[in-house]
Amino acid sequence: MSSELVANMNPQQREGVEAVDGPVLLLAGAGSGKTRVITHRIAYLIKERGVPADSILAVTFTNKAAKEMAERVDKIMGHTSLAKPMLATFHSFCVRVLRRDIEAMRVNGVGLTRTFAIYDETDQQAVVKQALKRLAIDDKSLKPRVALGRISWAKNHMIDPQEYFLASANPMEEKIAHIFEIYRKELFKANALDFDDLLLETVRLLKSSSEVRERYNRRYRYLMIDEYQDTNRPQYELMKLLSGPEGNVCVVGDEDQSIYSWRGADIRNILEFEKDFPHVRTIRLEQNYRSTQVILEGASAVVAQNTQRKGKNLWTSREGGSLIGFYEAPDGENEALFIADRIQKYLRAAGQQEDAPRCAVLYRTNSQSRLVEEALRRYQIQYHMVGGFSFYDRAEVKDILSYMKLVQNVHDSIALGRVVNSPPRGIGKTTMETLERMALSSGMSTWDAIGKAIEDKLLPQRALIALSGFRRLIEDARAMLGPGFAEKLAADVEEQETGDSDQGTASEDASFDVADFEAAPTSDDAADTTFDTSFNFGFDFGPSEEISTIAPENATDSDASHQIDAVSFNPFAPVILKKSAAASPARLTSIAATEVAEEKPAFRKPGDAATLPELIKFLNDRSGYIRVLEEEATPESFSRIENLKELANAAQDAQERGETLHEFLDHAALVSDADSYSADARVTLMTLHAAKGLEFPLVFLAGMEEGLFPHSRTFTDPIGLEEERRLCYVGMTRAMDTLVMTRARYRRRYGSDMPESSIPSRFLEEVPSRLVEDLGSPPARPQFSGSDYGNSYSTPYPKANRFGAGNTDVGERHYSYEDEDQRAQSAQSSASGSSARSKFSKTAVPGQSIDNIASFFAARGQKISRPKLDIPEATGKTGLQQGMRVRHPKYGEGTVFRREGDGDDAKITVQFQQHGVKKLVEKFAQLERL
DNA sequence: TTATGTGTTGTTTTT
DNA sequence: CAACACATAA
Repeated sequence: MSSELVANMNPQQREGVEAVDGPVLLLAGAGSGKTRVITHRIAYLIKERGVPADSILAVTFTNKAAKEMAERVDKIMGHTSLAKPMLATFHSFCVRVLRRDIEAMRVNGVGLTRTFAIYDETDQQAVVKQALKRLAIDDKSLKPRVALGRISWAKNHMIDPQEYFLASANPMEEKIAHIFEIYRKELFKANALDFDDLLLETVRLLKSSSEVRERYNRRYRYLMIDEYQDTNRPQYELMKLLSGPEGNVCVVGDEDQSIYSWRGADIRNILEFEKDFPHVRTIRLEQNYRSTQVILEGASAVVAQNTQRKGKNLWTSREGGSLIGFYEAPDGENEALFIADRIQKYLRAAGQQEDAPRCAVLYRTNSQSRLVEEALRRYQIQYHMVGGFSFYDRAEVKDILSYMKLVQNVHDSIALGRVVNSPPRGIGKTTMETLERMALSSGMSTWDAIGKAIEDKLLPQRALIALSGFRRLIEDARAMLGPGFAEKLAADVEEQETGDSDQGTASEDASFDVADFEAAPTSDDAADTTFDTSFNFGFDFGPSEEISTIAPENATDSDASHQIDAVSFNPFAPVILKKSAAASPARLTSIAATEVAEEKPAFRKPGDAATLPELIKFLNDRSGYIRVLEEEATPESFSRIENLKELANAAQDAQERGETLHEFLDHAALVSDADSYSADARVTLMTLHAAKGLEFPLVFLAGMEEGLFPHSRTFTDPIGLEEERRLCYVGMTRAMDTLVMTRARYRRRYGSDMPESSIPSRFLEEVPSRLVEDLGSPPARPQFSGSDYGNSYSTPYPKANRFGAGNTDVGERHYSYEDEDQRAQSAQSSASGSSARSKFSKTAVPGQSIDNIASFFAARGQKISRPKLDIPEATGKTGLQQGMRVRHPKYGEGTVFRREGDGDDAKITVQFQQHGVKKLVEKFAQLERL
């Protein structure tokens, strides 16, 4: 029995699986089968020890890891057990706890309620900006980012505003303390928590209520924490609180993979772990099963440069292996094309071998993905990108989500601010400023201020009408969540149909009087007017008394069932989108064809609450959001509509899973699409950070340049630099069979210029040269013949100019965009680079390459109508070179100072005798050679 | 109040 | 080359 679970395991792994009683510290090197140990440990607890699955709590750092682990446990268990262990991230676990029990911290009706909102970074910034404005601090002297960073730092170190103020050494810090305080008050007023608060408030809850804490301790008797080296202070406290009196806690970590200290992660947690649990059993996993010896040696050599390190002996039995490849590209494009080319070759070769080929391109910053994406597209290679712009980050999606958040919690002033005038409905800056002032002086939320302004007629008639319409919209939506909404809606439909033509323009209708809204239900307290009470927390404490006493809002189980059964029926939208089989945020569908709709029978019981898709449909329609986008009728606006339909699909899925509005919104807030990573993808693009915990037969590490990686911001402090090095170690050890590192000699920094050649990353030098194989480097760029860099470097790699410095033919370099078809496309994509000014702008053009597929194809379509003509045949052959004398019709004579770019974009910098230095586009400047 | 034009700014990594 | 804040025109 036991032998089955620990079969094929080394003694240390076996120990890790079987040592389930008491505290365990598992020091697991890269690729040492750590996940396997954790998952088998869980299975062992259930199968061999008879521990109920749902009394196991395993916490991971990312959604991705939690998901993967759940799948693996499922596989081991053979899908047998009904009860499942709780596998979650710290944050999502805390949300569940708080949604259930946060009101235990309310004193005399003061405190957050279970409908609290979760503020993401954008929301946080908005709060900070407001605070800055209120304190009349110039946001140039103190950047919101910086202030927010300090606030987050303080929170991660569990320092409150008072303490921060006392510890502040200069006026700036004092200001930040002040901002911090306002920030907290604002969030409190808005009944909102930010990401850091989710952890902090859970800690506070478990500390303040022994009753709650004991309940969770009884519930979760076996605790496991992955990536322990990345935990911060609140997470550490959480671990202590959750581990309970039995102390059956197992933490797993690797000091060499600690890459989140910038977020407050503290290596000392491991030391304190040993202090807090004196009888800890420490197990070391040092055999690497993933990588070849070459790769492991290379990576170890790099990380060995770190001083802040205990050191360990990681070894592998996979002797030899192909050398670590290195390629030095002339620029970023070429680097990307090289990678694409290698991937193509790899996929072709692997295709014949029946292996499942998988590879990854890893980079330090998200912005590097663009070039790689373009190159892969050019090679027509399917890829999957992790991170970057999330579906939930799109403006239109965030807007509708904000509507939903506001419906859930009207005091969420940030959500209100986001949607109050989108689409434009005549509520402008002045109006909002007045309202905010009102709210501030009276301690109300903005929502309440709107109510007061309407009732006391404190604003111009025009603004009041607009505000009333907005308030009505939100309240109608709120009513949908309560019982008996259908009747109310029926009445509204009538009203809406008759007044439909007025929609969009601020209704001047005389009958549309402010007084009409006096009768509308108003709510003063979110807690009192919460309709949606059917929480499904994933906690089953059984039929316990505690729950109903803690959660006064009559959470009945019957509520949950009707949500699942509820049929999609919406009085506003009798047709509902047919759920697409391949629902993806960015799928290509003809706009007209998506109107495929399916009539659903309306057999909802009267009195039931609305479903999620119904709510979204309602908001889409009644807010006028869709209407405005439709009127705009640009490819961009259509793609936005598509995205909103996709959101409705997501809501439909959630509804079918029985999720509540809260859960749907929590999901959107906490689940970035980083966990959309799929192990099936052939090619995956992501940042080094996102790659932690994954492995690939073939790995590319792009952008190995000083300033990029290690990032320039870490140059000043050695500790930061060591973290970069660990990051490099993480990246290298993702590779199983083959590792290729690349570098671009000239990388565009802000766009226009490529001022100087980059310096190879120091990490490259730290890899012993005997492990490295040069994959070639193309000729140097003509104008900088390599003499200005590299001299002081004892790099084992070939110098850039080994093909000779005199070669001026740029087109000769490898992997250039020389093919016309490609060129046209690249011209196209840069033409579409300008981004939308506003969400409803008419001139908007889809910009990012990551954008929705529809717009991508739209761009491609244009490409055809724009054939090879714009490839300037002779441009660049004017032969103008540095130092040549030229004449310009207007500026007279001058000397060519510098030449940049090629083809159309070639720019010539000329020093004119009379008019100084001018930068000219070669194509247009009628330069005459003298 | 809204839309457009201009200038200024900045860039890690993420729940 | 962005996004973004700000100023100005309609």
